[in-house]
Amino acid sequence: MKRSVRKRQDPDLGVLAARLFFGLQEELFRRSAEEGFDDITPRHGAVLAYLDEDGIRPSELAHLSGRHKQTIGTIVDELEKLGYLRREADPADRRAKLIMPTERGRRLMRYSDLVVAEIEARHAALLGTERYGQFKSTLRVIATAPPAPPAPPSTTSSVR
Amino acid sequence: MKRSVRKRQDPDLGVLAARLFFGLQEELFRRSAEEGFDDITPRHGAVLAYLDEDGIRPSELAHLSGRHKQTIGTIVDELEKLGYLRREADPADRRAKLIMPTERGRRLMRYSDLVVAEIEARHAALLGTERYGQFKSTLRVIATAPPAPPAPPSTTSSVR
DNA sequence: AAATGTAGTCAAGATTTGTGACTATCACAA
DNA sequence: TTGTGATAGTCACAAATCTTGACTACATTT
Repeated sequence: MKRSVRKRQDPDLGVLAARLFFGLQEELFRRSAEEGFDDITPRHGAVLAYLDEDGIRPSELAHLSGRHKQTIGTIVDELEKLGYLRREADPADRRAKLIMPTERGRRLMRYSDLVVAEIEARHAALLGTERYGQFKSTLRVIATAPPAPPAPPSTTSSVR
Repeated sequence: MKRSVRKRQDPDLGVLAARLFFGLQEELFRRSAEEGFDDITPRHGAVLAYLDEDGIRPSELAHLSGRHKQTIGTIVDELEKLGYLRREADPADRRAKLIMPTERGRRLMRYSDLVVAEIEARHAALLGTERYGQFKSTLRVIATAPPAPPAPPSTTSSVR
C-alpha cells in the first residue's frame, strides 16, 4: 500500500490536525469576506483571534500566537490602517501599548466567534451533542498536553 | 470576562485546532532535527508529508498540500539539493515527473511516521486506548466534513 | 490534425519573516 | 537614590516565501 494512499485512507494525527485547522481557517475567512470583512487575510488571524474589548498588549499577542513581536507589530500596523483597532497607551505601564478594537473590530470579533460557534454546532448536529462534547473536551486535553514527556531516566544516561 | 481570557480558559475549536497542529509540527521538526534531519523546515512538510516510496507527482503534492505547483517546485528543488529525493521521469506520462525519495528521504519518512505514532501512543496512554480511538475517529469525521452545508432553501430566497 | 487541457518550469514582483540594534520604562537591589 | 538588568515596543534591513503570468512539452478530445 502506497504511503500517500494510506495517508489518505487512514490519515495520522498530523494530517488530520492540518485538515481541521486549514479547513476551519478557510471557511472563517471566506465567510468573513462575504460579510464585508474582505481586507484581511489568515495572516492577520494571529492578532484578530485574540483581540479583546478590554485591550491586550502586543507582547501578549506575540506569546499567544507564537509569532515574533516584530511580526505582530506589522500586523497591528496593517489592522490599524484598515480600521480594525487602535493603539492606546497602557495606564499600568508606560512602556506598553494596549491594542483596542474599534467598532469595526468588535463587529469582526463577534462575527468570527459566531462562525466558529456555527461550525461547532454543525458538528454537534451531525454527531450528536454528547459525542461532540466528548470530542471537544478530549481535544482540549490533547491540545494542552506537554510536547514531550521528560526524558525517561536511563541507566546508560550520560549523567551517571 | 475578557475574550482573551475566555479563549484561554474555554478555547473554541479554532484555537484548539491551531494548538494541536502547531504543537505537533513543533515536536516533529524538533525531534527530526535532533535525529540529524536538521536541514529541513516546516515549509518542507508540504512535500515530506506525502512522499511515497513508489513515487508521487508534483501536481498531486500540490493538490494534497493545498499549495501552488510553483511552490512545490521550489520545495522539491531544495529537497533534491539536500538529498532527500530525486526527480525521475514518469513512464506513464512523459510530461510528468515522479518524486522518488532517496535512502535519506526514506529514513526521514520512517522517522517522522514514528514520531507521530509515538505522539498518538502518548495520548492513548494518557486517555486510554478506547477514548483516544473514539477521539481520532471523530476527528477523522470532522476533518473530512464538508466546509459548509449547501445553503438552506429559504422562502425569502432571491431565487423565487 | 486541430483544438483544448494538463504537467512542469522560468522569471519577476510583491509579500512576509527573521535579525540585530535601539529607546524608554520598569523592577529590584545595593 | 542610583545602578543594573530585564522588558515593551519600534526601526531598518536582509533573507525567505508566495503569487502571477507566461511558456514548452506532451496528452486527450473532436
